[in-house]
Amino acid sequence: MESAAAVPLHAEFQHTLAPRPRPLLRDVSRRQTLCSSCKLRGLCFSEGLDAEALRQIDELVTTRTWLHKGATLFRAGTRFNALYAIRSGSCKTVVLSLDGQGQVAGYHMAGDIIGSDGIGTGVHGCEAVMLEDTEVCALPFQQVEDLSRRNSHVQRNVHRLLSREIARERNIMMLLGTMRAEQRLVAFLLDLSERYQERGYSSREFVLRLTREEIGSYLGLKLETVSRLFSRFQREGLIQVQGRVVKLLDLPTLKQIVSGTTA
Amino acid sequence: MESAAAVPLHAEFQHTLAPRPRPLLRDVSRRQTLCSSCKLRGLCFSEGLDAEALRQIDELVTTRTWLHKGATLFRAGTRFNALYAIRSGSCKTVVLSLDGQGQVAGYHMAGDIIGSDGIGTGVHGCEAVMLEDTEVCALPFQQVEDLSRRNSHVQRNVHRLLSREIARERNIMMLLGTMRAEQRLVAFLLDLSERYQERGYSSREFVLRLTREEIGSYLGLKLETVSRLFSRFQREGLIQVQGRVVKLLDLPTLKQIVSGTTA
DNA sequence: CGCCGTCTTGACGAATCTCAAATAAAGTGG
DNA sequence: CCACTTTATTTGAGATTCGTCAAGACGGCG
Repeated sequence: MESAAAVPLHAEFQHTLAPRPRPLLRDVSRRQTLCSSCKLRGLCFSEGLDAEALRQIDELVTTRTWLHKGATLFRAGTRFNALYAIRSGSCKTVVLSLDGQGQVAGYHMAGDIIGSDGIGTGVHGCEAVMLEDTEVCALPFQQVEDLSRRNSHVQRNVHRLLSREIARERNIMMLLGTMRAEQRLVAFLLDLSERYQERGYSSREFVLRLTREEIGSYLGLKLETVSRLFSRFQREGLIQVQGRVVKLLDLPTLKQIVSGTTA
Repeated sequence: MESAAAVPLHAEFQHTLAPRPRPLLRDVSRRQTLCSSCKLRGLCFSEGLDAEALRQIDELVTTRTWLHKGATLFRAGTRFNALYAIRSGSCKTVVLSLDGQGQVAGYHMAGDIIGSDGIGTGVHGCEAVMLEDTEVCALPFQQVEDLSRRNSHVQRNVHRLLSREIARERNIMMLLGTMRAEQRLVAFLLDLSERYQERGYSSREFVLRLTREEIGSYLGLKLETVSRLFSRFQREGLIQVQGRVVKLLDLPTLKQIVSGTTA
């Protein structure tokens, strides 16, 4: 249902990303988009790097692109060339199961780096679909590897990046393996809350960029179950939902629900 | 229930691993246990390395230890110092949820490398418990990082290692998020089958090292469900189970079940 | 304004969990 | 090696959660 719209946009992106000189655009646009001056520095790849390393990263990130809502940044099965840092906007990653079904494997927002699952095999294991108009920075992985051999701080960051992804997925495993629907949805909301807070947004009120179906897919639930839970939480005064706008009203109780203390 | 027995054994291991000179033991024991001559080379960390890199890896792996069944190699929350390669035997990794419950996060056998989830934070995110008497090689991570800066093949292997872990967990996410009990258990059996085959063992018949409860925990099911499914598969002639000895009788049908083709 | 994708809600059914009891297997101490 | 204890496994019956099917409401967009 969504891939139909995604195809032309993907083609458009291929064009934008094509390795051509980009004679003028580059220097003009870069002044304000250097990693070293990026507001997301603390979250993103350049976390904790010294000035020299930052300069080298600036050097490395030569491709930045806007993608429209619904566009596909990379597809499962295509060659892995680069990691991508989300500069603004958000996307989902989707893994395709054997029978063609897709499961939402991740929700990513500004400051996140995606594509790391392709490193091992050289082939992307999932596809990344934009949930709104989104700006991404490409980090050509060959160059990341080179730089990381020369600079141990960069190396450390590469390792952190990968390890963090392992930890993230492990948390989802826990969620899917041990929690009930109720707990899963609350855990999801609290995760979002925390991540918005890290980025300087409200941790109490935010807009869901995923449909009920996508949230369900991510949490291993059906969309009806997600919808029912939202309604119930609202009835119980724990949250307030208006379409995709969510307001967390009773954080203590929500946290109790996740921890399973609420019999 | 299992941690009670594990404590003393863990203490024993701490002792064995303690950074002391090991005056005699070392050279005597190493001749036959060099990575460069290890039969697991193709699977383990030294996969695809040239002679020089292999020598350097040999240099790096100075600690090998036997752990008894039930012993804990590392605990969640303790400092991360090294990756561990399983030389023989097997273990499970267990993540502890907020409410103290543990979920089995992985089953690891000879040739696997565990502990990579500690890299990012410097702290182990799970605990590793031996399922039988097991020999492990310690790869001090600081040295792995140093070596990987000097040798791009080693670097590539570190990345592969981490990325493979991401892919592994992603598969489990898919399993937990989209499959029914029946499919999960078959997927688990086929995964084991494949891995035993890679290691030169029978892919048709093997011994489960996990209890029904542990299998259930790993698959997000209750032990009764696992047991019932085993019984049912046996009735249907798909497998033969005798306690922990499993024989796969009808691979084609089993594969169909996982792929969901079996309505 | 009307279409279409999204969301909500209800009724029902199936998959899985819970509780319980019996059996089998593994470990322990003599 | 046996008797005994503990732990693991099987199996049943009933409860619960969540999924399925279906209908209608809402909301954005051409």
